[in-house]
Amino acid sequence: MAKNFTSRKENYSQWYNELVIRADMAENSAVRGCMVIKPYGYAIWERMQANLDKMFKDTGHQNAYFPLFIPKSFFNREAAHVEGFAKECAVVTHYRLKNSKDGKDIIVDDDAKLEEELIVRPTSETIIWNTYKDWIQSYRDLPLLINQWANVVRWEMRTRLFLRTAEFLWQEGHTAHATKEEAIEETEKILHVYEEFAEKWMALPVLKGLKSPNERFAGAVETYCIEALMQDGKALQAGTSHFLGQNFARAFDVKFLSKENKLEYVWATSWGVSTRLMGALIMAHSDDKGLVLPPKLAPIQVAIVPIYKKNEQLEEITKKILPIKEALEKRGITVKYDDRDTQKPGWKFAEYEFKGIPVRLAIGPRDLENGTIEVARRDTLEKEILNITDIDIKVANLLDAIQSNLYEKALAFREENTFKVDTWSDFKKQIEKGGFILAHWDGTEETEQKIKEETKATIRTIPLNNTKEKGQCVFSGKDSNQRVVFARAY
RNA sequence: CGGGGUAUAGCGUAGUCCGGUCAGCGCGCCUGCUUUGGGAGCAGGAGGUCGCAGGUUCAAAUCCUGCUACCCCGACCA
Repeated sequence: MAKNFTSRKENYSQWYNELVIRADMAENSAVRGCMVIKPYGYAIWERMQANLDKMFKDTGHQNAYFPLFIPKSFFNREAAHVEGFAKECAVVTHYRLKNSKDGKDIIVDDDAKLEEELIVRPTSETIIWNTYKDWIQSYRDLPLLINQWANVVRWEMRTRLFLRTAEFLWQEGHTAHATKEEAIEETEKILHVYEEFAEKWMALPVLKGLKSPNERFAGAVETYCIEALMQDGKALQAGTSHFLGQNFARAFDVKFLSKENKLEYVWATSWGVSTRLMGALIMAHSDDKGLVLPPKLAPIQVAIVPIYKKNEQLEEITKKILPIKEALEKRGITVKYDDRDTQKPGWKFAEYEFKGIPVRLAIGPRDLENGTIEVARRDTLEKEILNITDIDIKVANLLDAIQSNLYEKALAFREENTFKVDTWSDFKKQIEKGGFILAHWDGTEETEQKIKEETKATIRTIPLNNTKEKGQCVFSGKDSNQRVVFARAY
């Protein structure tokens, strides 16, 4: 058992906070609400980035980079959009510092006031659409499929490492299309990319669906999302894809000449996932012994620990291990051979366990004699002694097995914690216990708002391809033709 | 941003009510020897302007004021 580590049952949010720090993923910085992502945490993020980036490129997108700063005037072009972000924007007002009169301090130089304030981007729609205006003239310029990897700032009052920080890293895709249908198709295509990434790489099952008007992105016509269930029964929005209609095209006057020689506004989408995925990854699989990582995203997939008394023994073990390490690496597996003499084997075991390394191999004098090796898997904590022959194949298979086991486990958890509820009293009871609640909703914002006020639960998503069934709204009793997904959320 | 709590060595903490050998303990760190199949043992050692800034007092970790950060609850938010 990990020493002095809060269990999930004791205090879930403390468990999460301690885990992030102790697994060496991130820490709070000197700047309020902003985190330092440490090398181990960043390595996981880099793996996410690399895979997502490939998926974006495979679907025809290109990367570009737009400025961190956005002129204030851009913001009030799209009314809903301003309203959505105005309250959490950092604003740059000056461009120079100077020494104070007594020379003891550095102060803002009042003479260096910006004519127009700059907003640190909370998202980039405005600067990007202002730019697209010049890039798009003809239907031949469409579709325009751009993604950028960037940091954004949203001045949050209450922050938590990875889940909600004032500055975070993300990717934001911004595309322009000639037709509404094509833009919607793009929005859904990206949603599918997100779903595939979550399920295949993060081993995280997600619900795909639409947001209710209350939860929709400011400026979007329709917001699609993938929604995951965490181990404490709370929902977490893992990614969003927005159909923006012609809202930004109108606001920034982005028109193109169609084949029919008609001047038309373009149709837009935007979509993003952020370092919040790190929080989802952590909370989906980890346990009371620390982090559990799916092999496909683990920076180190296999750790090898030698057990020895004398230096000659270590040399012997190393001779045995290096070919194994090479064979594993040939299969694309990342391996760390930990031959440090400064830590003892038991210490290393505990360390790799806490950091969620999927597979640990240990080899000592007994194994040398018997031609065996100890194989331990992080997800189930099982250990077995295997014959060393073809160990690379066995480990590769084990990594695959761990990857799918984590997914299956998370899926089973979600299924066990998804409930159909038909009465208001059952709804209130169930929401206290957590999980996804499938209930009828009359489709009005008022009802959603009231449910939120009384239970803190929101509509997480209206699933795509939802089963249609007649019923009565769980709150108002009015007619409804489908169930939607309610939960308390991060 | 409102309410509550916390801040003492790298980490975790005792001491704060009742000012005066109170700056102590555990882990970690350094040196040496013995150890090494689940967080090693012994011996020696280094490390702290008690969050920051003021104030009260002969004397402040301890009392007062302000500030900052973190945690919990709420509001806001994706």
